[in-house]
Amino acid sequence: MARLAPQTHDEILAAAARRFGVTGYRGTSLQDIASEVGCSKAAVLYHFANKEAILTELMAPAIEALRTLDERIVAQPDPEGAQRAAAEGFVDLAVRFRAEIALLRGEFPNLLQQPGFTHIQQISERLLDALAARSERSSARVAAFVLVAGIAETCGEFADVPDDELRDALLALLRRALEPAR
Amino acid sequence: MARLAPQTHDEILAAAARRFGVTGYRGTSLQDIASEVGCSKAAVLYHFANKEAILTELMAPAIEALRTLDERIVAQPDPEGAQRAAAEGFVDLAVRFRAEIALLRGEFPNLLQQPGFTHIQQISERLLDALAARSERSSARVAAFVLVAGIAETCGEFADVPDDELRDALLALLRRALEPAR
DNA sequence: TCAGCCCCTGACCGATCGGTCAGGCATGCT
DNA sequence: AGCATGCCTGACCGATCGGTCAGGGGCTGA
Repeated sequence: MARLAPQTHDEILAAAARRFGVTGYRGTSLQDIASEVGCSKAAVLYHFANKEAILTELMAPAIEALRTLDERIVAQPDPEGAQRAAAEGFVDLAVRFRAEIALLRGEFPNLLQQPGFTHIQQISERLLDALAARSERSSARVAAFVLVAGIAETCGEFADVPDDELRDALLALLRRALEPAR
Repeated sequence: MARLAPQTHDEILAAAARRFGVTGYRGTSLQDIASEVGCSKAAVLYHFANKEAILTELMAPAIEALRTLDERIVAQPDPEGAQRAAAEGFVDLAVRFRAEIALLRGEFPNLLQQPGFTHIQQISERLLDALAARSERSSARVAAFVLVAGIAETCGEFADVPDDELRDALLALLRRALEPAR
């Protein structure tokens, strides 16, 4: 079953995204992906160094966007500006990349601890700090965490809701839920 | 290394809870649990029919509490009452059983789809419906989902925050974030 | 025509998984 | 003394995992 074109690389990516979205990263085997593509498991590993390389290539655009958001937040001098930038930026990012987020399927905590994702964890901490308006109060920190974790978990779920409707709903929620800085 | 007492059953439960909390259910092997207890893997399977039986026994009290909460919510005639009962009941439940919730470590979606947990999914849907004040508007449904998923993910994280402080923070957040029924 | 490269295959590897099984060693009842 | 029962062990099972490897077909440029 020889494949004609070098587009196999992209087909593997698409197949992996589909499978990860259903059974999660850990719950998807290289054989699953190969079967979905219609090639051998060895072919998958010809195009990608290993299983993790598929995931990192799949998540690369989202991670890059997260990094630029981080820079924008850090550049904000006052807590109010940082909170607003974090809220709007994070919602925009969550909606734009909800397909990518969805395919992690609640494996965030486990994946974040893996080597190569540690800097993501630092970015998330700064994001939480900004959403809490740089407050130390536990109520602000708890609220920020609930909202970030909840939004991340939510975006993949409401696939039937159009982008702008989802974005409006999330922004309105954040406006209501976030405590003002003080 | 013969073990003297039948307390091994409870030691296995405690060890499993510890390991599940760190590496998750799927990420913890029966051998891991056995090593933590200091017995053989076969001993673990002498006390429990299989791996899932350990998890279900660990989660039994939390599931029972969730079921009674569901009954209380369903009994509420009007949306406002259902929303209030759901909010207060869910926060209380999340804080009381945060240790149990923590050891699922974001494996909620995967575990809920497993047979034997399907009725939990129905309960969660009713909980979401109540929190959205039985509204069909996507903004209300999205907000309810964010809050439920976020709170579930949060509770295990803030182990250093005392129970009542966490409960107050979550209740205040829900009061701000939930749209009134209409 | 032929060498060389790209793309891919099937066979195979060691490791680990959840789970089974026969047997052994205490303890306690008859 | 003899026997049953409860608790536990090491050895083993088939399945599956991520990953490796030698080789083979087809295309291309010399």
